[in-house]
Amino acid sequence: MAVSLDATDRKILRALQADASQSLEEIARQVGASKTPVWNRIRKLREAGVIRRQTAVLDPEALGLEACFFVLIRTSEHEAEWQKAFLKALLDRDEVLEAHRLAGDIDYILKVRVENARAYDVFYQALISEVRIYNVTALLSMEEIKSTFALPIPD
Amino acid sequence: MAVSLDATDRKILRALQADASQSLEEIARQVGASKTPVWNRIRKLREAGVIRRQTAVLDPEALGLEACFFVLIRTSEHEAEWQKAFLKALLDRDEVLEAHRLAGDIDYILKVRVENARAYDVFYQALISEVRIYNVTALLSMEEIKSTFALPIPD
DNA sequence: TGTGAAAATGTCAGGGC
DNA sequence: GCCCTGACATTTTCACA
Repeated sequence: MAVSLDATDRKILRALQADASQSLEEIARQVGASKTPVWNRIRKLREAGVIRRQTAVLDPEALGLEACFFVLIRTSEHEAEWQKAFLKALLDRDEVLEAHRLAGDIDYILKVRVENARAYDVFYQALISEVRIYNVTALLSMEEIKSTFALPIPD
Repeated sequence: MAVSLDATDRKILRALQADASQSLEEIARQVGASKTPVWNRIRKLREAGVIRRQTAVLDPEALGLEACFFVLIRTSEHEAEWQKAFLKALLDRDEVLEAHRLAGDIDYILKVRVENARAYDVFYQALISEVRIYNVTALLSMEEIKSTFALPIPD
């Protein structure tokens, strides 16, 4: 996992994060090299798993997904069996965009995208009927100030 | 914003979300059409803003960004002036991957990716010195169970 | 919508720093 | 070792039926 990246690699990654549809030639120009080395580096970065995949970023509103919730979950269960079921429930549901296991008071946080509040309730009811959960707090997003996958790449 | 999408559009969007590096030909095969109509639809979806951009998804760990925090923020300030400064502070910082204004008790939630706990503290100190904040709770992610930008596209 | 042809781009071999 | 030049294969792009 500890991949060593030089300045050129980082420039390439930055360019790809900003716009992955750019041609190899444009990227090469930006990083100040020619196509071949850039191409070889990209291939290596992909193989090393630094570049996971390439995706189109869609507008949620245009798809009718108007509601975004952050869900804070507390549970009393900490057995392997329960965890496995909970994990599966999360991975199976496409409306769960993010799920993290946390340190401290709150055990899990989810980010859920759905059509509206009703759709969230359907999701919520389905989830708590599938796995036992002690306490749930849903935070409703009123405004998406910022939303990016572009990671900060140090120099 | 209310774009009407037919079944073919949705298939195209699903394919692009899954892997945007696919050739037009492959996508056409998947949706059961030939290249030209698929190409025209993609262009329209881009123009309509349904497809926002295309990006490479990187592995945060490979970049040395090992710590992920969710930050819950309460503030006593609700004036336009304060909000503007706060917004700017968030947009300016690359380590803030997500920021939402919330309904209810907690005013804002952030998702922050940094190298380690020390780097988070640097970020935190800088933020609270820049804008007045009433109360902050940081939730540390121990495990990223799921993390995707792929939106659920209904049939 | 589909065919097909021109332009652009991705891919890779060979040689040089 | 890594890089560049250049030639070939593939793909994108678009006019036209």
